[in-house]
Amino acid sequence: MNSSVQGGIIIEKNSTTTVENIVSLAKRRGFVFQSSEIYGGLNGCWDYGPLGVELLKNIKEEWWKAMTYRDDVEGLDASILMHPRVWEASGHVENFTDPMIDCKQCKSRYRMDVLGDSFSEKRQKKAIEALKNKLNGKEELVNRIDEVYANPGDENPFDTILEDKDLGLLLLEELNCPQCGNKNTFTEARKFNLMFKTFVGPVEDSGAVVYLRPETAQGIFVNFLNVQSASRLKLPFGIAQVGKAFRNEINTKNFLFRTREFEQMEMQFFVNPKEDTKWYDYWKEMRLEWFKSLGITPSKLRFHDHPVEKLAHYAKDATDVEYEFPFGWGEIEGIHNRTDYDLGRHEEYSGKSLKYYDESVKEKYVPYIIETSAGASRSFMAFLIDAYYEEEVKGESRAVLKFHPRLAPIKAAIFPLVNKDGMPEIAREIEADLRKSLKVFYDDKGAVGRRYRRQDEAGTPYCITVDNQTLEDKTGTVRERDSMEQERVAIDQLAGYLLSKLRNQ
RNA sequence: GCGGGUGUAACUCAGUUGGUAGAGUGUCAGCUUCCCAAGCUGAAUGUCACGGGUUCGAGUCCCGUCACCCGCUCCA
Repeated sequence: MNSSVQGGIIIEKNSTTTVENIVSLAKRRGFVFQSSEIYGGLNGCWDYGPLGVELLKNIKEEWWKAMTYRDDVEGLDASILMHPRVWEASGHVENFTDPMIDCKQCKSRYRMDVLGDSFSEKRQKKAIEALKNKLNGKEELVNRIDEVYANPGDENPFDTILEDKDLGLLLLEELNCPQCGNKNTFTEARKFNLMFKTFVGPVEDSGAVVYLRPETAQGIFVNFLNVQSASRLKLPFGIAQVGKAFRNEINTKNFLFRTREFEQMEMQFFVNPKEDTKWYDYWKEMRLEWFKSLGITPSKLRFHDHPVEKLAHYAKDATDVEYEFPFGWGEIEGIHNRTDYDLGRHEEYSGKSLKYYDESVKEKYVPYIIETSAGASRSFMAFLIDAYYEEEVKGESRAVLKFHPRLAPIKAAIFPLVNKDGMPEIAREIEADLRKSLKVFYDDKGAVGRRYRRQDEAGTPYCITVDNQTLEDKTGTVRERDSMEQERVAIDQLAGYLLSKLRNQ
């Protein structure tokens, strides 16, 4: 029996890595390829290769089990295309836009909807007067300005005029850049909705417009009562869904972090409004624990609570679970108290009641919603980066992906130590047996040490080797990835051995 | 969207004053091999990101486009 490598002999080298290194590893080993690569790629789009699709699938499966294998959460898979009114109710048609302007002089960039805040009331007034003078003779436009000021509504009338399609540009000409002070240096505002539009049916007219969903949440909200009644659920309960979402981002960035097509793992938990804080705190803790339980380095995880003044229009409380990526801390999951905003809006826009009759208190109310919204693609990137280590073993370097075994794309590899004496035949039998329940890989190419290292780089947690002793006592060695230590296990118990390891870790 | 950088084999990179491409690693085949990237022999793989231009001739010079990385901006 050969001695196994002892844990103490492994020296972890500097494991700081860069996005470029990860992109390179991801491509080389088949985790992620650039979309449409042979045509030069498509900005911000990526394809998951053979190992990547397994990792992603495992992440989603672990999430699904954690979130729906419980008695108070049910699953759902809603259509990507939904009635366009859904997005009016959700606020996306109105709010999901980013009108931006640049100063041509100093290159400062401003969001149109907050630009007005940069000017004092006095300056605003002056600019409006100048605009009116310039409009000399165009009664219709001057009247429009007066009307806006006469009936300001919720928004500052100055902002309303800035965003007016006829008046905005003219008003901009009267303003100085808040940064460099130059006048009339702004570019035209580029305003576009972040939702992808497409058309239902072959005729591309405005009546046929639908959107690719920018979040999966709305599919859950509109099915709230369907799920509740079909599954005979009482509050509090949740609905979970995994699926693609699309946002026409201005800039894509950082590999998988900001893309236009991405996958969400969302769960909306419906609660009595009086219990919202309790459940918000509960899910916050649960979700952080989930990432830790699957092996993410705890010191690279943190909450980022949103300050009250920065909360989205629908939220009462919000926090992000952040991971420390090579480019800095980035959100991998958001937990929000969405209050009764969404269901209330859908009641308003659909005309249908979405109230819940709570027998325990004998009253009807619109539930509050606690949302947990994780990015599957972002989690994928976090799990991949976090698992990557470069180590020194007996003076040789090895690259290893220390995935949690349940996330590992390949669960076990099977090797004949040498290609003779019937070892390949036995190894093939083991492979066939394990393949019934696990994603496994057979390799008889080259020296066994090289095969171990290849599997290390794919993140395979166990390697099974058929050796001389196997021929005598029908046992094989199981080599564990991280410690590189070996254990002898009877061939007919291998499947059970591996499955129990996967279940219990 | 702005500024900077990069783009040559699967990966990391060389490639001279312009003369139609190399290395290492990896991959594949064979030999050897009883446990951690061993050795030997052999092999395959490139529209030099894409499109124009200059030139007798462009990986190399010029223009445009695309993509990725870094910074800024942004992220209802």
